[in-house]
Amino acid sequence: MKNITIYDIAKEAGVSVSTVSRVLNSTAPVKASTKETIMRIIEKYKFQPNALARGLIKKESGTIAMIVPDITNPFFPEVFWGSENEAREKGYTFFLCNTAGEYSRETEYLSIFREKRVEGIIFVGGRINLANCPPDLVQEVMEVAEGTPIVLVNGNLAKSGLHRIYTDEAAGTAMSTQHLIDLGHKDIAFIGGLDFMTTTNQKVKAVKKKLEEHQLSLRKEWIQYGEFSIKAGRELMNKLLDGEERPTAVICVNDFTAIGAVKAAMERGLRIPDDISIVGFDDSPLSTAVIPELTTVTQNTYELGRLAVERIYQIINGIPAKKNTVLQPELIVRQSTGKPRQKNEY
Amino acid sequence: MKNITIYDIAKEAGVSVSTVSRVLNSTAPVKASTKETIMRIIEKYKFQPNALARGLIKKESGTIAMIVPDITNPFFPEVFWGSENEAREKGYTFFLCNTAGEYSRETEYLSIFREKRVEGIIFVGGRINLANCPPDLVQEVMEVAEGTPIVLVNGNLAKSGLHRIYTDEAAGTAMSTQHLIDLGHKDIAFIGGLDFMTTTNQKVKAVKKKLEEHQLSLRKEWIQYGEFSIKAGRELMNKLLDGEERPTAVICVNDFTAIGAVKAAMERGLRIPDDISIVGFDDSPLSTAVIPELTTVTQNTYELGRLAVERIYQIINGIPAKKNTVLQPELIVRQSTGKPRQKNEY
DNA sequence: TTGAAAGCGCTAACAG
DNA sequence: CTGTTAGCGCTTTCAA
Repeated sequence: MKNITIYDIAKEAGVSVSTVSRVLNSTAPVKASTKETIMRIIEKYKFQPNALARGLIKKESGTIAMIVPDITNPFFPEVFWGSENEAREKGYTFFLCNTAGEYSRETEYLSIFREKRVEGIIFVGGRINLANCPPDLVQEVMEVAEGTPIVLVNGNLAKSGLHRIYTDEAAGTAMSTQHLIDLGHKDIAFIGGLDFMTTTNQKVKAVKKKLEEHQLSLRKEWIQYGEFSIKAGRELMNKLLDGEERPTAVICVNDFTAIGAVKAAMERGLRIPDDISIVGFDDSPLSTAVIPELTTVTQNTYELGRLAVERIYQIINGIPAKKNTVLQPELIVRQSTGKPRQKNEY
Repeated sequence: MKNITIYDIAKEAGVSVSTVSRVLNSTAPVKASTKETIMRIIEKYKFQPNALARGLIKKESGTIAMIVPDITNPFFPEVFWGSENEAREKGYTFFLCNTAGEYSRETEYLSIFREKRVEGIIFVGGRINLANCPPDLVQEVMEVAEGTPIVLVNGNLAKSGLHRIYTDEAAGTAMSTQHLIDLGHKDIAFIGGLDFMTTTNQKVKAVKKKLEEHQLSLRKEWIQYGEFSIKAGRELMNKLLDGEERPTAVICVNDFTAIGAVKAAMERGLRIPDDISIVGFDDSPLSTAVIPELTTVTQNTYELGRLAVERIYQIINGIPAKKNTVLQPELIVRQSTGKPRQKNEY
């Protein structure tokens, strides 16, 4: 049973293929009665025009692709959801590719996307978070960008001039730092995140800056770099707590590490926030799942994804768009932060 | 700057397009020297053959699609990851579609998939979890299945005869029930999940059965149906705790509701597991994020996704495959379950 | 080993 | 309003 084509429909309706095409795309007026017969036949065979053929001639694939480093990290599904929902409305279908943090897979996918003629690529995480991305990895992306709109979400590639949608992570971290200072904390630490990633860098820098504004400083031994996982958060927190002097508050690179930190603290019998305050970043579902609920910084994740598709749409359709869109995060104060213990107060 | 085609390559190499096609696909021997010139030119222009054109003639799109109801629920990204990773190895790219629980979107996507000539569809959640799926919704899927391999993950459509990969959820629930009984619990409740979904049904039935095996029963007022969210878990648990008599253990439809239950219990000053035991289902990352860590049932989620793609691959390539694959879950005992208080013991 | 030529299924002038 | 006719960019006989 061969696939039914526009030709079969045309023959059975006693018209030419172009007429069928016209009713399919309502690209030109067709006599009502003719239209109806055609529609009926289409219905009858449940005919679906071949998108490959259409794409070939129209030079459109109707697809957008997203590259994420780790779909099991709740931040990424949320971005995807924002993107996919927006794309669906605009008639696009979404390729999702998980690179598991391997840059070679990003390269591989970039190539596949060109073959498949995707109409836009949304890059979230991966090489675009590297403080020093190797030039050839940058080059590669820029070359693809010549033929396909690319939007970077929460990342950047030096001198690439690519479109970006991102959260002002420094501002977010400054807020949480300020919050701790307002509570009376002076001994503040930072944990989590790899030091060669901008996400980490920006946050550490923001903490330092804010502390300095208040004549405080971030001690070297109170910066602990590592992964972004719960496990890492726990380990790093343990290191911190094993130190000679303990901070009264800890800012974590994300909610995962914050939760790890909470666990480490509680395992030692510390109470949160009475003995130590902990703040996360991302406002992932996890942050309200734990007890105590996490004080954290929310970035409008869904919107990040939605805007990325909107931007791609603008580029495709030649609608003028600014290159950079920055979203302001917000501090969400919950239960994991409080005043430091007396001994630490003035 | 028009897109470069196989013709351009052929012309510059002074050969015919068929020769270029041959080196592209190594579909027939080509003189080494010719091959090399062609390769060089391909490199030079970074030529990528148009997958749309190729797909059109070969009747292959190189894509597989997945439909999920809620990508922000960590269960689904995990399944996706298993599928995508396997698909990548086999040369497929993945469409991911989130339906937000709307069956109309499933319909819409099914149609798009046919247009785009996807080579396989993995259906996870949605209508396939309905205890009584409306016949037209079933019909629709079966029609698509005539032309495209479809695999249902953790769900079913009555009399559809479609391929399925699923976890034995009843067995998993039986395990957690047994675990509680072994600990000495006799007053066991079940919360969460919509009563018209098989996921919920199967679990409730399994609890009942297991209890009856031990001359115990599941009281009607100790079954609380609702959503699958943390919020729902909390509300349902509150209802339970407001009742005249309280159970000593609660089995939850998934980890989300279990976490909600934990929170509700703790808010009332109950200690877990001393005052009440709680068990989840899924072994999502959440289950180790909370304190106390959740006793739960792990379903090999990644494998579920991986097998689905493997199955599709078998169908596409005419490799004989059995229709149903059932994965056995495992009980993971952690900190949220323990012996009931004295007064409840013999 | 290679080339010529016929499509894959559809759209889009162009001409009625 | 409708039909004819080129292709879109590639693969694949069939001959050479």
